Amino acid sequence: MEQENFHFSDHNHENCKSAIIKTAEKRCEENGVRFTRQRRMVLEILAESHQAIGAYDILERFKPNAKSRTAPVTIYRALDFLIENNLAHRLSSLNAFVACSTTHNGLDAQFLVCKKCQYVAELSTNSLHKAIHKEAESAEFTVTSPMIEIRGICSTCKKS
Amino acid sequence: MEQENFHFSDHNHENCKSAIIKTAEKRCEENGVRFTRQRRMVLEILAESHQAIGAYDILERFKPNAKSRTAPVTIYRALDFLIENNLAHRLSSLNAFVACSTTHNGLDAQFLVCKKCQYVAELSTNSLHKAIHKEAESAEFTVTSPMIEIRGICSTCKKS
DNA sequence: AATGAAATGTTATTATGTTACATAAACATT
DNA sequence: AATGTTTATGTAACATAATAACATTTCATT
Ligand SMILES: [Zn+2]
Ligand SMILES: [Zn+2]
Ligand SMILES: [Zn+2]
Ligand SMILES: [Zn+2]
Repeated sequence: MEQENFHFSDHNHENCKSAIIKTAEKRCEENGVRFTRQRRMVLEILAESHQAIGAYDILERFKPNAKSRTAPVTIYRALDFLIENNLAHRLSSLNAFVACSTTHNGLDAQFLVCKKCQYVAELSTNSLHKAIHKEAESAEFTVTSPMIEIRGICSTCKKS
Repeated sequence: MEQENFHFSDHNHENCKSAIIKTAEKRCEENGVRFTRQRRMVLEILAESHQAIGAYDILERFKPNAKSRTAPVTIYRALDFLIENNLAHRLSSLNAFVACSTTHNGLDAQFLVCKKCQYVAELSTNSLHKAIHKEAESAEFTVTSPMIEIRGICSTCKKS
C-alpha cells in the first residue's frame, strides 16, 4: 500500500481493496469488536476508490445490496464504527469519508485533497506530526485529534 | 493582538474587537469593496469572542438589530464576503466561524480548537506552513487552501 | 434622471447529521 | 436449553447547515 504519487497510478487497486478488508478483519479480531455485514459493506463501498464519498452517496450504493430498507442512520452508525477503529476517516472539509489506506503507527493522519478530481491521498508523516505537536505544545495545548486536510491540485490535474 | 496563551488571558478584548473592525475598514477600502452595515454587524458578532460560532447562532444575535426579518442566506452571504477578504475563517470541523485575529503575511492559518470550552486560537506560523508545503511538494501536490484544525484541550481546561 | 452593477429580501429547497424508541441478534451464565 | 445482558439493527421523525432561484433595492456613474 505504498503510494508513489497522488493518483496512486502504479498501484493495483484490487490488491489495495482486499488489503483494506483484511486489515479490518484483523483489527476487529484484535480489538474484540464485530465486523458485521453492514460495516463490511460500508467499508467496501469506501474502498472502491480513493475519492471521498458522502454518507448519502454511500447510502445509495448500499441500498441495492441491503436486506431491507436502509436509513441514513445505518450508514452513520457503520461509519462511526469504522472511524472509531481507525478503518476510515472523515474529511470535514468535504463532509465525506474515505477508507484508511495507511498504517499510522501512532502518528496522526494528514490528507491531500484534490479540489478538481476529489482524490484523497492519506499521509502519516513524522515531520508534519512533529511540527503540529511542537506548535501546540508551545501554546500549552494538548492535541487529541488534528484535522489536517490540505486542499489543492494534484499533479495529474495540474498537467491537464 | 499578540497572544501568549490559548485563552488570551492577558489581552484586552475591547482593543481586540476594535482592532478587528479597523482592520476590516482598512482592508475593504484597499480592496475597493464595500463594508456594509450587515457585513459589519456579522463581523462584530464574530469578534465578540474567540469562540467559533455557527451561522444560525450568528443569525439569532443578528436579528435584534436587523432592520427587517433576516434569513440564513443573509448571514451566509456576509460570511462569504468576510472569508473572501480574509476577515473571517470557517472551521470545517465545527461548521462554525471566527473573526480573523492575526496578520497572515502570506502564510496559511492554523487553528487550535479546544473541544471543551470551544475557544479558538489562530496561528500563522512559518514552521507549520513550511512543513505542510514541503510534504505536499514531495507528492507533487499544489497547495491552495490547507485546512489545519488542531483539536484538543487548552491549558485552562486541562487544569480544571 | 437613466443606467448598470452590487447588495439585499423572500421563499423554498436540498444536504447533512441526530434522537428516540422498538426489535432482533449475539453472547454469557446458569 | 432457558435466562438475562449487551450489542447491533430497524424505523420514523427531527434537527441543523447550507444553497437555489428570483424579485427588489441601493449605490455609483453617466
Ligand atoms: Zn488503491
Ligand atoms: Zn488512516
Ligand atoms: Zn480578543
Ligand atoms: Zn486569519
